[in-house]
Amino acid sequence: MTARSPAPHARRSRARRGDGVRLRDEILAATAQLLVEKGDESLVSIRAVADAVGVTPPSIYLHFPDKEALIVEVCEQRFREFDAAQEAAAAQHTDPLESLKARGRAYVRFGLDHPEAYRILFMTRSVRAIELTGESPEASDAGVTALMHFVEAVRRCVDAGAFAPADPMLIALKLWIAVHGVVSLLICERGFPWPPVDVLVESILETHARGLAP
Amino acid sequence: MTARSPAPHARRSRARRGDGVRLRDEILAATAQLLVEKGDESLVSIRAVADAVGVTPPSIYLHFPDKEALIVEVCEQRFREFDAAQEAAAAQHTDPLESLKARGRAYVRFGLDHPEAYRILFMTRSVRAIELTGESPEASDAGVTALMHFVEAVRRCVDAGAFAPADPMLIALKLWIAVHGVVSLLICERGFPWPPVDVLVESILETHARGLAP
DNA sequence: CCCGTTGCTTAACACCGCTAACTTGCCCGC
DNA sequence: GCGGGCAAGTTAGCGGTGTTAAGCAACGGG
Repeated sequence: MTARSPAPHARRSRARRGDGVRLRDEILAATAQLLVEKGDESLVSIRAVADAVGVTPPSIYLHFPDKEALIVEVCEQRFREFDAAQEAAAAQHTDPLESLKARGRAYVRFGLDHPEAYRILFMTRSVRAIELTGESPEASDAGVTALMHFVEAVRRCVDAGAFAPADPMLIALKLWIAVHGVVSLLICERGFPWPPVDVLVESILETHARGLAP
Repeated sequence: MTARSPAPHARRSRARRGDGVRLRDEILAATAQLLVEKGDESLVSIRAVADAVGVTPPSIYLHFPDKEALIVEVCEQRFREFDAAQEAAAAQHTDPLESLKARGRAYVRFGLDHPEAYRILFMTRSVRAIELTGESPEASDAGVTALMHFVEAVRRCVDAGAFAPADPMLIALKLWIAVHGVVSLLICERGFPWPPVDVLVESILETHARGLAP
């Protein structure tokens, strides 16, 4: 059971005149699936994606400039869901502090549910970003949006008196760092004897709530 | 101008009978240098290391089972310095809380000074560790030692009354998560308009000190 | 002086991302 | 109905990677 193309996966029929774009979506879908199967970007090869779609490797490059662009686009899809999940969780509470906590819980839950996407977006300095030294095209739109939502949620806590007066951005960054720390470490140090995630997260949220209170 | 071995870097003279191990050290040194030069594990190839040492690629495998083992060993060297740096910083204060804060500052400083090593040890789920599913040979000795020192430092704070009574391990994990969050995000999101590191770190330490106080 | 062990090298495999150049088959205009 | 243009792929291949099998050469004890 090699899973490596004894049968090249039923070669796909050629697209109609208009919709060469159809292949693009199929590539994205196949990549997304392979990514969660293999669990790591480096284990998902262009050749494997092409084979899964039923097409030859160079066809990928008709729709994506390189491998990284393909991977990033897959992850950014999940990423829009990321912001949406946080917004939904936050909307279930009227109290600003409870709403913010819910947002934090949603962040951690989503990160742990989509570790590959999370790692690629938040735990790798993309090679492309390195080469474009100086300016930073990173900070995906969805990511910036999510952060801004976070900052606004913090501002509401400050305004409501749940937090001592301070720069909402700085507070938001501290909270971001906290939830990212949880996700990041739990993803990487899987062998470590962590306490239950809920216990850890609630404890962290509590400490921050106390530390930031007036 | 390929920069690729116009002169193969002066072929190394063969080692005497006893010290084939000499090559091993030279490999480690060359790898360490290449790692900080290139800034990423994936940009350091076995061939490049071999060339830098003045030897052919297969010679590497006489001393290391595979590339990952080589990289990890390099990083674990830095890692022992990591614990040492924290211990040294902590020893400069008698007050338990100040000592713990110094430890946290040292953690962040070291991580930002050695981002390649930090990323490999704390921000990648090693492929090897994935394959050995279940048990976890990860958690390098130096890492465990450093964490234990951290826990003890926390316990001293609890005993001294600087922190409310609670499980020192849980508190230590929260602090670890916080400092790791800083290092991890700063390394990866280099393009983000972060506030000065000192400001960020001091703010985080202050929030935790308040949040954990009795 | 010889010969086994040590310390490497040469050659090659299988895979990777990616590109240039070619072919195939749909669809529009006549 | 039927050319021809062009979209939508393909075949072939380059230079790179980690890794392995097999061979060779020098050192040092007998």
